[in-house]
Amino acid sequence: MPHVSDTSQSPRKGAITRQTILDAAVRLASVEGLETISIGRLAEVLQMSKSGVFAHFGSKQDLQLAALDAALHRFVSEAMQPALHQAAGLPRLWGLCDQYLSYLERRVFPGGCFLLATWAEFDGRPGPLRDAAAAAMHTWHGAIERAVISAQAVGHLDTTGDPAQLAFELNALLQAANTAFLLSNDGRAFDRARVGIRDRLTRLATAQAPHRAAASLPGDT
Amino acid sequence: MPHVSDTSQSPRKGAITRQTILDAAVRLASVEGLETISIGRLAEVLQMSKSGVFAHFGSKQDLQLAALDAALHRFVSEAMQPALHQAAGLPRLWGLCDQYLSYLERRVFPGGCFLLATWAEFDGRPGPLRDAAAAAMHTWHGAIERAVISAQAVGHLDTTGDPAQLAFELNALLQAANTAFLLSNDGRAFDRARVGIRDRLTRLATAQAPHRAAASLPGDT
DNA sequence: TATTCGCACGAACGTTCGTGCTATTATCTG
DNA sequence: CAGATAATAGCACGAACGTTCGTGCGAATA
Repeated sequence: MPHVSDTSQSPRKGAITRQTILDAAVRLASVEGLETISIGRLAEVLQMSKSGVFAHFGSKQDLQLAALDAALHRFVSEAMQPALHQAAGLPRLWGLCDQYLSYLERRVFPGGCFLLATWAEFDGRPGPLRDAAAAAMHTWHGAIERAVISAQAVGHLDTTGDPAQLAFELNALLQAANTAFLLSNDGRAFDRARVGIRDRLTRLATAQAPHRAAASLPGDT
Repeated sequence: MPHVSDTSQSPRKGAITRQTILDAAVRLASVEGLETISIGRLAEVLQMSKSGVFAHFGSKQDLQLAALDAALHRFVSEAMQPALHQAAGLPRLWGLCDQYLSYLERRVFPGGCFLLATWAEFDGRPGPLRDAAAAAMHTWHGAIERAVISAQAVGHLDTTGDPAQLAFELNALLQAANTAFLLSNDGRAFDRARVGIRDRLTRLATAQAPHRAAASLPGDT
């Protein structure tokens, strides 16, 4: 056995294969759903044997959980992380929304937002997958709400409004963009979401808020 | 064969059983999804034989389509029909939104909005089911947008706004109420949706619009 | 060089799936 | 009440499912 404590060493071949499997699983699940993917078809796509795929996970559920976790990491880095580095207040809040819409536009997952799809799939079936999907949703909702509260704290947003209400409405527009785009394949859904979000934010913006012509909020067109 | 043209005669027993099967299928599918339900488990629930259930439909897909159709009818009568009988303009538009939220609150389907769930399930899989789900979604979106346009036509709403934009935002709030309620089992999601909708409508309401204290729009609390 | 380990394979398990057939009931009609 | 027809049950099938097992092979270790 090699040294037990080499956590950051060059990964052994098995770890690479495992990641390859998870990538394919995420791609498949994004379109067909996390439950619909079967180990057999996964093996077919990967040109591997069923048992070869299976051996990397103790069960199908473990594979599903690992795939969801991989998708969540991708979601965080593609739809959240860049925005969280922005300055607290309106820039960060708008950044979060815009980054999410960009994540949809870039088709990071071919089947739309992975989190929304997975939640819709498992919301009615108690179990570890439902719990993981719910936790992921709460992570996202929490990020938006924290950004709203933070924007109030730095004086960019009127503090009389309920943060949860604004967060709810912003998230509603983002979620609707996902659905509408998948439904009609029409990019105007993103425009409508941005119009709605900008309207909500400018209406609650204070005098201390960065001017809308600045980079924090998009211009008019 | 009985008279070919007795559409409203007392239905033969088969038709009743068929409806019973569809009811159970809709109930199951609402929670677990339209694809996940199997004829075997359906037969188990109904205390029938697999073939007895199967015989009423030419294939599983036909059963799924029939179940979706049955659910759509229920959706129309529970979430649309009452509101469509209201006076054109703001009453009908608000009625549509409120009726939809009530349909969620009453848990007409135990798994939330059947249309949203089915669309999320099949949006990535081309076929008759995807088409039927998309058509149902368009029916609903069309109803909202027509109500908006009609409210503009009768002078209740400002005509400078884009009807599609308002319809998008209203639908976004409704859809978010469904997701948020399923996610946290918290009835405040409905309040937030109503607050957001009322805000949107009152902001665009003209002087000719019925007074907000009237029954057309809810009061303040 | 000998031995152990990591990794993937192929075969087979039992179960469930959807879907045909053929009987056997149940229901309606004349 | 009898005969016809509709409705359900029984049974079997091929395929796919998740899972287990024994095995081979290349690389790392001793």
